Amino acid sequence: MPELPEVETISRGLQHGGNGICPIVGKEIEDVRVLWERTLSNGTERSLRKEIIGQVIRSVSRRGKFVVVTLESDTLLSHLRMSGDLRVELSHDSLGKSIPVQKHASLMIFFTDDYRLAFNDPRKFGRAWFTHDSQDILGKLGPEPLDLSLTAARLHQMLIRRKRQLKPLLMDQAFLAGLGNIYSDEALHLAHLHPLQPSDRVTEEQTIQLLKAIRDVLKEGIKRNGASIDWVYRGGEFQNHFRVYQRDGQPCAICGTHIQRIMVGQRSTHFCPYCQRIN
DNA sequence: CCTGAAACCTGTCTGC
DNA sequence: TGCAGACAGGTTTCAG
Repeated sequence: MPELPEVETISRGLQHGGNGICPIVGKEIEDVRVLWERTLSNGTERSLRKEIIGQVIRSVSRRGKFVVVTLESDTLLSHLRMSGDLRVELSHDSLGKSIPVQKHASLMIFFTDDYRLAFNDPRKFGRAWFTHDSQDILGKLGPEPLDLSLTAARLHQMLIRRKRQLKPLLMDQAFLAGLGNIYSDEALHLAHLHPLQPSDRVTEEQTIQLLKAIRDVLKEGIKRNGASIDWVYRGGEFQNHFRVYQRDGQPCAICGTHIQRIMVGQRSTHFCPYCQRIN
């Protein structure tokens, strides 16, 4: 899925506009359709319609990889998983003819001003929840990596009280919210840490470097509007600045050693065997 | 507690 | 050209 920077880009677009997205704040919900039933994790299309039709969008934000849409008395959460996307589009063309939804649309929210929010998702892994208390779901997440209340000292404590392979631990959303396969590989390379390094043997000094690396790659990703890879293009261009991700066989920019690709926790993992070594 | 495998899905690309 | 297999930005669940 989109990881933190991609979700941040989408949520900023829905909140303020930009990156080709029309903001939805202030729009009133006129109707809702669920086109792929499993997309709605709780409730049914019927209960969803009964609850949210008539409500106005108050704000859009992000927590971890969740897009948080705050309504007047409910919250709509969406998780794009591997291939989900959110688009704002018109329901009718200039001649008043209705515009068909995309082939892989799984959830549609129609507004009173003829715009609609489309949740498109070819692989159908994406999910949406609608709830009175978003903490039911968001409360299970670990800290936000860009939140300055997360200090290196705290992260170090979190790391050493576990004994896990570093990369899968960083991707564990209950441990830290927002990192996925791309940004964890990139951050570990920047921090000169091996993806299989046992977490309880990461030193304080290495943790300082790791936290800085995580923040640097996330901020760079956000600055470039995220990454657009495969056939899911969202307008980002961070894919042109990967240091290790999908660069196996190519030279490391720091030392020239060939980038290696291994499987870790069923995910392909890219690293420099010279720069990134286990303690 | 930790690790790995399978499941949920469709689309794209590679190699025979 | 066709077809099998691998692989893809994620998460959950289960077995060992």
